[in-house]
Amino acid sequence: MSWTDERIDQLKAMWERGLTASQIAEELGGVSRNAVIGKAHRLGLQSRPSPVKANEAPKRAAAPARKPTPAAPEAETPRAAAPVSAPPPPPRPAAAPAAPAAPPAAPAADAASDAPTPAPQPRIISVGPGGFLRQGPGDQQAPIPPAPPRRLVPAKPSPEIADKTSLLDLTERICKWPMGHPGEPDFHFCGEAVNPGFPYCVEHCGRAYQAQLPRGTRRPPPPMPFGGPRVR
DNA sequence: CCCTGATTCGC
DNA sequence: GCGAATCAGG
Repeated sequence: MSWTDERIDQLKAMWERGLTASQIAEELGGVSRNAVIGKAHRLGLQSRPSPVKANEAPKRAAAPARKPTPAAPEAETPRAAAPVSAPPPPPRPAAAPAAPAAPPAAPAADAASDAPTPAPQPRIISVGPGGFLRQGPGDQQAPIPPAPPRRLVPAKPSPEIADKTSLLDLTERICKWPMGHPGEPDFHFCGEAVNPGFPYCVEHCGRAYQAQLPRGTRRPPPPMPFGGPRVR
């Protein structure tokens, strides 16, 4: 597979959406996780919190990766020997700007009665003639919430049956033994960890792979996948 | 073990 | 430019 404009666009979109390199690679198909990361960097899509990037002092100290250059390891570049003043971490706005406004929680006027925390009372706001939210004079709420410029992308996490392993969940090491009948609402896959080297878990490998029996030996056929032929 | 992204470097 | 191999942190 090559990096066509279209695939690059998809990569960019997913990368910016926060999908992991693995997910993106799986989505695009034909490329590895490394390919995705490599491409992303070449595109200048860097950043994104790396699990291994928390600290950033050592500069050049460790990580000669491959090719230790056995000849002259003394070619160091002692520059930037600054006493390490951890530079401000890259801004990480995280996600979900949900639940921003802290209820003003009327303080003073309380008194007397109990129920000191009527907090979970939703603010009453009116809707103006254009659909905008009208605010009271005292409201300091920003009229324009984060308004995510997010580009709309087809939702991948499809509304699947709870806890069931769907087709989209299958990976190299998840048992692909079908449970139920394809097309039915509760059709899913086993989902157990596979027996290494096989597409099924140990239990289902036992079903999928039968020892060759001596001729003449007949035994009741094991139940087929999908629970056997449909009975209608 | 699994995962993650970063980096290097032969091709 | 590409991506496998490797590193390194969670």
